[in-house]
Amino acid sequence: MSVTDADADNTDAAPLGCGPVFPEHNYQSRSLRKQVFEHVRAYGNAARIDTARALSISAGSVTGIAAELIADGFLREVEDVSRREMSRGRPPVALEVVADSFYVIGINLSDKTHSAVLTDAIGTVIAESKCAADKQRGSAAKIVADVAPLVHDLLATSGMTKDQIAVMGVAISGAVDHTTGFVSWSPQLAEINVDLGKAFAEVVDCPVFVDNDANIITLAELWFGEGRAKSNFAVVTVEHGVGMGLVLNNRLFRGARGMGMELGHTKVQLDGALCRCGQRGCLEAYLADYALMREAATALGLTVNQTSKVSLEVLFSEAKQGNTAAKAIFDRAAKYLALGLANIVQLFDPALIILSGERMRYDYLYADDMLAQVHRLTLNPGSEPCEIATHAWGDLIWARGASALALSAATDTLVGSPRQ
Amino acid sequence: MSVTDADADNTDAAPLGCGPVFPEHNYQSRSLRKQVFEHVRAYGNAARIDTARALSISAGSVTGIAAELIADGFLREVEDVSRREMSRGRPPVALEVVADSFYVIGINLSDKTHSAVLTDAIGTVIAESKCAADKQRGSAAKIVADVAPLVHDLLATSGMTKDQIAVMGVAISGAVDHTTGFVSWSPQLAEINVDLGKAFAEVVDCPVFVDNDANIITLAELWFGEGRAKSNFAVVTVEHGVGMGLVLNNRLFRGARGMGMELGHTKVQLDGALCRCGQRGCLEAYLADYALMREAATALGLTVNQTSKVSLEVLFSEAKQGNTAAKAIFDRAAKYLALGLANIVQLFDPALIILSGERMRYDYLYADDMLAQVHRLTLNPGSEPCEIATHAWGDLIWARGASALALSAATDTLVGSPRQ
DNA sequence: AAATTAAATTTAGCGGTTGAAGTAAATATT
DNA sequence: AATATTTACTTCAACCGCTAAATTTAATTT
Repeated sequence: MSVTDADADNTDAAPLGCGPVFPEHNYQSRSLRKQVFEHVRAYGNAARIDTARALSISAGSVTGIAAELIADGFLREVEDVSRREMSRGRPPVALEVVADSFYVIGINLSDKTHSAVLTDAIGTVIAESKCAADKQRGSAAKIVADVAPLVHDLLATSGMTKDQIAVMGVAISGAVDHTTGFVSWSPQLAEINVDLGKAFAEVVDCPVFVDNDANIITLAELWFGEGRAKSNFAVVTVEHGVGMGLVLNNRLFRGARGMGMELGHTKVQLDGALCRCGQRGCLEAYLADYALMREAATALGLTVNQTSKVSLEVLFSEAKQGNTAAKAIFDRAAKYLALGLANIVQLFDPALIILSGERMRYDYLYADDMLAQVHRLTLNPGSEPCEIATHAWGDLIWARGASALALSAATDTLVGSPRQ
Repeated sequence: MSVTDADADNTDAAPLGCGPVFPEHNYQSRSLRKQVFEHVRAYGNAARIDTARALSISAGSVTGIAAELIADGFLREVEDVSRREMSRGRPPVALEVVADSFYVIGINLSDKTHSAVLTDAIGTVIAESKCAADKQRGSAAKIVADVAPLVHDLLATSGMTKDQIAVMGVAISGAVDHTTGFVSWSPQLAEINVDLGKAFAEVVDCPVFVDNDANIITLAELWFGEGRAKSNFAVVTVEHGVGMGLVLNNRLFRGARGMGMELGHTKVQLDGALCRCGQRGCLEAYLADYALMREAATALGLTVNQTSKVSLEVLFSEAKQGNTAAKAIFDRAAKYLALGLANIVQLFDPALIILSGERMRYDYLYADDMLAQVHRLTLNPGSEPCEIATHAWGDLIWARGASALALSAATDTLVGSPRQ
């Protein structure tokens, strides 16, 4: 009998470093070179012998590969560091990723603010920059023109030149084909079927990768967040819409045909609330900003004209202060959120669901009560019950997620191939 | 909507043979030996050169590997066969799997009938056997005792001995850990946490693999059905419960923690109909046998005491004959089925959903109207809209699925390793 | 019969990896 | 202080899986 997949979920805390932490035994045939690099990166630093044992490869291989990676400037030996408890024998020499071996840029496009970060090879943010975004849909050309100054700003601040940037990652909401960089539809874009990757390629002299916001925030959790130490988990974000990302075997899963998973438009009610997609009963129609706001207008006599942001704040504080109608709005939203999360648990059985994004401070929605409802709606916890964590990031998280997309692409091209 | 009947054939572009059809370029590093074998099996027969081209490997490799596999008795050259249109040059020599190189047994446990099939290495059923099952939960020991005669019957009928059986596969509904053969819960078993694999290992002298019914029927579609030619598709079965299986990259996906996907207990209504799991609003509570029957009692004055099967038939014919109440029952079920399928499309975006099982002849549920509802409930079909097929198998399908589980395990152990 | 075409086989060689032997650098023992 | 012991790292021959190219085989065409 084969005792192979599905079992190993590294439940322990995430090690130093950044990037997904792969379990001991790695089934996919990634080249050893890349595996060694990724192991060192994931653990911050690691001795050759530890790397060999973790990857179940021979010490000789690690020596050779490490020498190659050092020669190529991607790794270096750590000078000293406090070593683990002194034992006999030759002390191990730790390796670490050379932080400035390459740099990447991550960009987030939204309807409020475009933001950009420049990070080094280990994900440290070197520079950041933002600008206000057009409220309405704009052309891709306009957006590229708006964002170009941000890139120049990043370069200026960090004293870097275009050619030091290995890859750029771009996050945008909508339907994105990450393999091609084609955006077939986005709430931010006036056009449909835009080759956004190509459009942005004019700003920098490097490959550009594009993905949608749900995948991007999932990558952020996988690279920098709580998901790093888990082999599989789901990420749910509630903002203008309801997004979802799923990590299986330390890898972002983008659905059968690579276009991501539309949790927001799963139906939770026959003939339910009207969704902006034109249908009824979508989860989004009970949770998203606009779903709360249109009821707020009724309940509090506010006009929907006020900007969504300000009004949501008002609604929230009203609920906090005991306004029954306002509270009822959040209560119903919480109920449906619990239902949506329970459905994820039933279908995927992840070890962890992370509620992530900027909106997580509306703790009315994300309170213990809601979590309890999820577990009440979930069937027999065959294994451990699904852990649910909320993660309120700063507003740079999307851009950082985009930089993670860029980092993984850069790793593939730079480190993956034996020289170049 | 294509309704193929019985275990007939694979209408689509699926080639001869059985087993998943892997796309040209295969990323997973399965040993070439196994890849060659699986290619020949999938296509019924294939010349060395065609195999080499399909797998993007050198002709020399195929020659060597084929020689090995022939020496080991797993492949042989096809004597003549009508070759493709005569062309110049040395004619290709087709290879085929030696059907009697090994045999497997597949067993299905249910609350009505236990069934068993013995198939050869290319999935042809050599012998079959059935017996009545206990209506109530029984002990694992009792079930094994009931099923042991079936196995002996298979061996007697086919004139085979225990040691010719390479692997046995067992299908049972409930929560099964396929890696260990542990059944943590099943509607058929009186005990919980039963090592069913071990229990059945006493009946035969070979490894035993166990999986739940939803996964088993998905394997049946992947090996013998319409799914063979698709890289990813979903299978939904409606019987006592609502089951779901998902194939991603030609491989059965069993959820993040390997315990399968509980579509039947995803919630489609807050505080909805009562489910036998004790919660409200589960999809199953609108679709399963018992869900229809409890309404039938109200609508038609039937008692629930009658066996589920007979009553459902009555209910169905009543609906067919224009009984409004009966029709209303099927109508609502169809609505919720459409909703459930739409949710699958939103989350996984499979190219194909197969509605599979014995119940598919209630075409009231599976009519074009229902399919139209699915598409109405589905958002922007970014790619091709999801095809939905219904597949009414004979009652042996579950046992055949179990044999597919056994076949793939046998392939791994026998063919996967270079000799043994 | 000779030329042509295509499939199958043979074989030299290459690259990634291991295993074992050898070297280096520390602590423990005497 | 000298030696033994332990552990990490390095070196290198050997191996395995695979490929590319040359060769052989078996058919058709001329």
